[in-house]
Order: sequence, then C-alpha cells, then structure tokens
Amino acid sequence: MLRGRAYDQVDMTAAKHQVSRGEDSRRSRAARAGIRDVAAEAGVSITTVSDALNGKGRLPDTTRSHVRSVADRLGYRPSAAARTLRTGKSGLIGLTVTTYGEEPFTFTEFAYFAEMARAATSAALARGYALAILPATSQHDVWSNVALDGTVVIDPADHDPVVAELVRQGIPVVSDGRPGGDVPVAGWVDNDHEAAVVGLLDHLAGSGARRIGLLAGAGTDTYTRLSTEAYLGWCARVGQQPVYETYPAHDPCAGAVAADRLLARPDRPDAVYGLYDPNGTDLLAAARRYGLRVPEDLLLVCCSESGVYASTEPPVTTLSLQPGRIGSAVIQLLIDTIEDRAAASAARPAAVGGRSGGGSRRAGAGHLAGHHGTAHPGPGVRPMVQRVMPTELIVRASSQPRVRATTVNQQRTPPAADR
Amino acid sequence: MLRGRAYDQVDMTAAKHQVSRGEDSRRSRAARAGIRDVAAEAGVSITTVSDALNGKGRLPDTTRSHVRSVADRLGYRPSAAARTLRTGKSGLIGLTVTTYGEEPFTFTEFAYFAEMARAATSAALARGYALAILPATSQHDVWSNVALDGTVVIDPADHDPVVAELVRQGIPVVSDGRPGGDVPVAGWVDNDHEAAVVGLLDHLAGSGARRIGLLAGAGTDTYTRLSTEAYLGWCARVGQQPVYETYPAHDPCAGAVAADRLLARPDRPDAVYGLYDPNGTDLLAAARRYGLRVPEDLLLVCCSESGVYASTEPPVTTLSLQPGRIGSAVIQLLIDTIEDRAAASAARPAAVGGRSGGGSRRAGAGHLAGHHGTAHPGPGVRPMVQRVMPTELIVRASSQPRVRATTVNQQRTPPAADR
DNA sequence: TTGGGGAGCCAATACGTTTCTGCATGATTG
DNA sequence: CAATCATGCAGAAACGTATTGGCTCCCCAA
Repeated sequence: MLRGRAYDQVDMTAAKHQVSRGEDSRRSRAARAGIRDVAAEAGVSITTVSDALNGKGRLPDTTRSHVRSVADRLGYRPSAAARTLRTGKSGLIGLTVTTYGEEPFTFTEFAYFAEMARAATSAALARGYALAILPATSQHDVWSNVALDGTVVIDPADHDPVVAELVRQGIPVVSDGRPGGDVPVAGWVDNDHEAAVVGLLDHLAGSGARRIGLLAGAGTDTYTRLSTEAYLGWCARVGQQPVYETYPAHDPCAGAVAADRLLARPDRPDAVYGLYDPNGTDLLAAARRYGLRVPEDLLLVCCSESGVYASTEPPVTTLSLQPGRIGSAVIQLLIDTIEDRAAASAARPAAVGGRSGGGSRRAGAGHLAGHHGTAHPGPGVRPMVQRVMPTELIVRASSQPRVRATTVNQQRTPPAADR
Repeated sequence: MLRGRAYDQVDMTAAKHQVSRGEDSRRSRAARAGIRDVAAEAGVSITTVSDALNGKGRLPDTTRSHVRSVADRLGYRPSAAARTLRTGKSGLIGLTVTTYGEEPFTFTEFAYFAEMARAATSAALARGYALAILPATSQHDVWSNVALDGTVVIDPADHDPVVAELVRQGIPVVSDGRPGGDVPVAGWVDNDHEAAVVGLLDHLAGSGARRIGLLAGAGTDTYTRLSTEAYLGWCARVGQQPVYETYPAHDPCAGAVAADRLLARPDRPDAVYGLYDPNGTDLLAAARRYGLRVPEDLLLVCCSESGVYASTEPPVTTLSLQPGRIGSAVIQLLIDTIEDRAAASAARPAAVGGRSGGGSRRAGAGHLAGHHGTAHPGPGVRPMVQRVMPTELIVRASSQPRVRATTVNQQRTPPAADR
C-alpha cells in the first residue's frame, strides 16, 4: 500500500530530477552511478537513499531493502571524497617513516619497520581505517594533498617540523618511540629500552661474560640514545670499563667495518651486544675472520626481528622489540584519540550550556591495554598518553654458558622463548 | 596604483563576504582557515585566491605574492577532500598486498615486498602521489571509503574479485606479476622468470653440478608456477631427472622441514635452488646437519633480497628479482595510465563534435620508458602494457666451482654482480 | 468532528574547492 | 573617434554526499 503509492510517484520524481539536472543526463553513459541515480531509479529522494544505506532515519524495512537492491543493481559506491568532505572523516591514517639518508627513506632496512607496518596496517583495517605511507621530509605538497584523520610518526626527530605542522592543523599525532624535544604529540608507545638492555647484559654476565662490548649507532634517535645510556649505566654499576664502537646507522657497509674494529681492539670484549639488525651476521663474520669461536670465545646478542638468526651457525640470541605489538598498540592509541576527539567536538555545543547530553560513546573503555600511563577523565583534552611495551629475549646458542663441547652433528635448537 | 585601488575595495568585499556567510563567522574561533578566510583577509575573491595559489588565471605577480603571503600568514591549507571532490583526482594510489593465510596478510615475510613497497612509495612520492596499503581481501568497506586514483596489485589471484570491482569502477589497475586468468588489468610488470631460472641452472651446471634440486612452494602464484615450469623444462632439455620438494609458502617452519627432506632423499641433489628468501639459511642448516660441505658437497643458490647472505658461512649466491626496480616501474606505469586516461577524458567532449579545440594537454609524451611491450597510439584505449624486467644473479662462494681448498682465514668476497 | 502525534518521506543547505563565464577598465589600433 | 583587445578580477555553478528541519498523510483518542 504505502509501497504502491510511493513508487507510483517514481516517474514524476525521476522526471523532476532529470530535468533539474539538465539534458546532459545522456552523458551518464559511462559515468559512475551517484546517489541521485539510485534515488531516481528507486523512486525515492536522495535523503531516503542515504538513510537507507547508512541505517539512519525512520524507514520501514521494505524501503530499506528496496533501495539497497537498486543500489546493488546499479553498482553504486558512495564517493569517498564527498563523504569525507561532508563528514570530516576520511578513514585514512598516515604512517610516517623517517628518512635516514636523503631520498630513499629506508623503510625496511631492518625488519623492524616492515613488521611494525604490517601489524599497524592490520590493526587499522580491523577498525575500518586504511594506512597511507608518507615521508617525514617536509614535502608538505604531498601531506596536504591527502586528507588524514591522524598520523603515526615513527621515531620523530627533536622539534620535528612535520609533526608541528600536523598538530597545528589539529590532526592527532602519536609516535612510535618517545618523542624527543617538546614534540607535541598526543601520545606515544615505546619499549622499555632501559629494562631490556639491563636484562640482556645481566643475561650475558650470567653466562660468564667479563667484558661486554657494544656495537651502536652514531644517530641521535631515542632508541640508540636510551640503549647506549642504559649500557653505560650498567657498566658504571658493575664497575666495567665501557667498550663500544659506533657507526652511522644508515650505511650497511659501515656496520661490518665497525664490527671488525670492535673485535680488533686491544681491550677486546668477550661478549658483544649489537644494537641493529644486521649486526649479528656482521659480528659472526668478524669473529670467523679473527678465529674466535662463538660462544666459546665470544658471546653474542643482537637486537633483531629477523628469523635468520634461528639457523645461523651458531644460532644467535636476539632481543625482539616486538614491533608487531608496538604497531598494533600505536594504532589503537591513535584511533582512540581520533574518535574521542570527534566525540568531544560533537558534544561541544551542548557542553558549553548544560549537561553533556547522551555522550555514551565508547571512550577507550576496556582495551586490552596493559598499564596506561594515564587514564583520561573524559572526552576533551587528554593528557599525553604514554604506553610502555615489554621486549622479549630469545635465547639461542650464541649466548649460552661455555660448557658442552660441540659435536659435528649438533641438535637442532628450537627457538626457546625466555623472560 | 592598481594595488591601491584593488585593496581599497577590501573592506567592501570583505564585508559582503562576511554578510553572505551570516553572523556565524564568529565560530571561526578554532576552525581551520578556508579559502574564504584568505579571500576576505586579502581583499580579493575566492577565485583570485584559487588562481593565485594554483598558478592559473591572469594575475599580476603583485596580486599573486600578496595572496600567497596572506595564505601563509593564516596557515591556510586547502582541504584535500574538497579538492578531490572537485577535480576527481585524489593523489592516492592503492597498494594491494596479498593475504597469504587469513587475517595478518604477510607483507614482509620476505624482504621482497618490503623493498618493493619502499621503492614504490618513493617513486609515487616523486610524482606527487602517496601510497595507501590495502588488503586484497574483499572487504570493500575499506576499499570504497578511500578515494583512489589507481591501484597496484601484487601477484593477483586468478579472477580476483577486488580487481574486477576496481576495474568496474573505472579505476586503473596494474599488477606486479603477470595476472592469472583473465584479470582485466591495464598493464603489468614482471621479471623474466624463465630466463632467470635457466640462467641460474646453467650457472650451477657450469660449476659442476650433475643433479640440481629445487625447493619450491605449493602455492599457485605466478612466480612459483613459472619458476617451477622453467626448472622442469630445463631438466627435460638437459636430460636430468627433476628432484624437488614443495611446501606451503606461508609457513616458515615448513621451509626448514622441506629443506631437510630434500637433502635426506636417496637421490640427493648435489646442488639446490631455493625459490624463497629463507631457503638459503634453511638449506645451510640442513647441510650442516648432514655433514655436507658447501660448496664442496653441495652447491647452493637461493632467491633472496636479503643482505645476510653476503656474510653467512659460506656466503650464498642469490638471485635478486630487483624488487626496487619492479616497484618503481609498476608505479610509473600506473601513473602514466592514470594521467593518460585523465587527459583522454578531458579531450573527449570535443572529440564527438567538431575540432578538438585547444587540446594541448600533455599526453604521455616523452617518458623515460625503456622497452614497452606496446607503444600506445594516443590518449584513449591503451592495450595492456606489459613490461619485463631483468633479474640479477649475485654469485658468491656457495655456487663457485670446487677448486681451491678453504683456508681458515679466507678472503672477504665482495658481492660480484653477474649477468 | 477535531486535534495530537507518529510514521514515512523529502527539499534545501552546507562541506570547501575549482573552473567556466563574463564584466569592467584602460590600451591599442583602423 | 570608434572598434577591438588584453588585462585583472568576481559571480556562480558544479562536485556528491550527510543532515536538519520540516511536510504530509493517517490513526486514534477526546
């Protein structure tokens, strides 16, 4: 009955729409169907189509399903640009990768970034967002050409201009790694580097190391700085003279050279921790050149996410920063911030007058969060949220006590998880 | 003089604009500055602002610089969403990664994807586009929520529904890897896998191999299929009985097991080619377990982009697919397609009527293209462009002829480029 | 009979650009 | 001196959607 009447209007309404659009509706030969076309075809108004497809408004199920079927038949897909313009939400999150050298920002020089990006993409997708990869260089050309709901910055430099610009535009920014300087991010996620390094040095000392060396980078990023400081602090505490080499992290060859230098020193260490992913193989190769047996003459640990250290000769103990969990956590944090901020600005008009209305939005309620730094009081100005994630030491043969003699056919060592 | 007069109108124009916007212009307290605000502040129309900032229209330099300075002062950034809606170009390119298992699509299981994505991002950026990572699953939720100018699909499955949907929407799609089935992509880029495998097997045979084995995947992707076929063809040609093991590529442990199986066979090969990145270390470990010396008892080559094989013991010869060049080429191809298509549709209205007017748009004029499969005749329907890229065999100790006896302190072998 | 109210739907507006068209004004030419 | 032209700019119409505030029925109670 209602259906009948409503759909009897079809021709009129459709005709009106067609007229209002002028006679160039014949150019719709190969153009994508818009919401207007669906409305005309279904014999309803644009409003009704929008409501039917988005589950809003007061519509009987018959109308809803009818509109949906027409939309399906026409292959209608809402224009993302128009929706973004109207709603202010793009569903896009920027992922900023730091540019080590110049042009080709090293994004996967080490497996860390790749795994982190993978997990971040997956986590964003699960909440309906997509990820866009962007360079940290100040090419604001690209930055301002894509509508971002928020941004993740990996290891931001002190006083990062890109971050400042984003914040000025009101775009939420969270960082992977503690922000240096006074970078005004909304929050960050990082490992407990101090605890990781101390734990790992204790492990080496427990395996018999008397002088532990460090192979580190000359960079100023937070990871390098915190790890080096933790190493120096540990040395001071146990009364060991620090012995370390540094090299510019972005040059792959420099790592091998530095590893060689470290083992060539007169005060050669009997255990080494390498801060970067390729250091393990570099150190292994250097040890072979000097005739040092691992772990008999040299204990080895390196920070890596790569699986190759499970089957090197010998397998190398690695410290995993768990980039997957970091990437996931940083995305959760960012999306929470985005949605809280949206809810806050939606409730703002009422907030100035009386009660805050039915603000029943889920606001970071029961996440799988471990220990937050701060719980925010409500939608509004959140203090900086900081979240510290644990690391994992994967102990393999290269850092085991020097006991058993090695046979030719040694057992396969399964990757034992520790700590 | 002109300046003086023009800017004397400021107050009038500004007032008019303010009125036209109603009295709610006070809500502009914390809102981002729009083009209207710039126009009002500079005392010109929004048309002039747009023209001045985009380098269009007929404006004296004085006006241009004045508008620019005002825009800078207000911190004006054009809304990407509005611009996209108006122009139809978003500056965003989708990069589809194939989901091996279920949820967590393995994006960097192997260094190939990571390097390819890095190069693609870099190439896109250089031409003013950004990259968005998207899953190949048919979650069209996310797909239709982001405005894409085009999409790169990595190794599309036969009859991929996502690709079909994108093409139906008129979005250009190019693929990395030959598309299976009748996937209607606009073009593709791939290695010459046949030539790569044949060249590599010849190299092994030249180093003295009598029976070459293959460690392959059970997947149906084009890479695996073409490589396996090339191997079988080569075996048939030289009259060798094929000997190979396959395993599901997405399971990392399965690789080690399959490597073990291959060397445990009664018809054990004296040389092995591993199709996937981790196969090198897996085979090395398996060889150690069976007391086989490399390269004396077993020659080894694997397909990998990882640098670790330069410093394994011994260093392993690798086949590089040059993912960086692939990623760059595939992006160039896609952007060429996007911009050609845009130019074509811009010239279309005149084409049906009379002369084409002043259609002096640049239409894929002189690109840096190497050897295309086809040169397109003009803007319009391009045939499928297919581009084949060379591979690189990096010869290291693991596949060298068995001549010299190994000393304890062997020379560092520089990564020699071949072919 | 009549007024209230709810169910079902629609017109109009705003989002912030870009671009087409066109109106003045002064300079240049026949 | 009249006609033309180039210059500098402004008005207004899109682009395709979401949303606000109705408007029209019809039903039921008073």
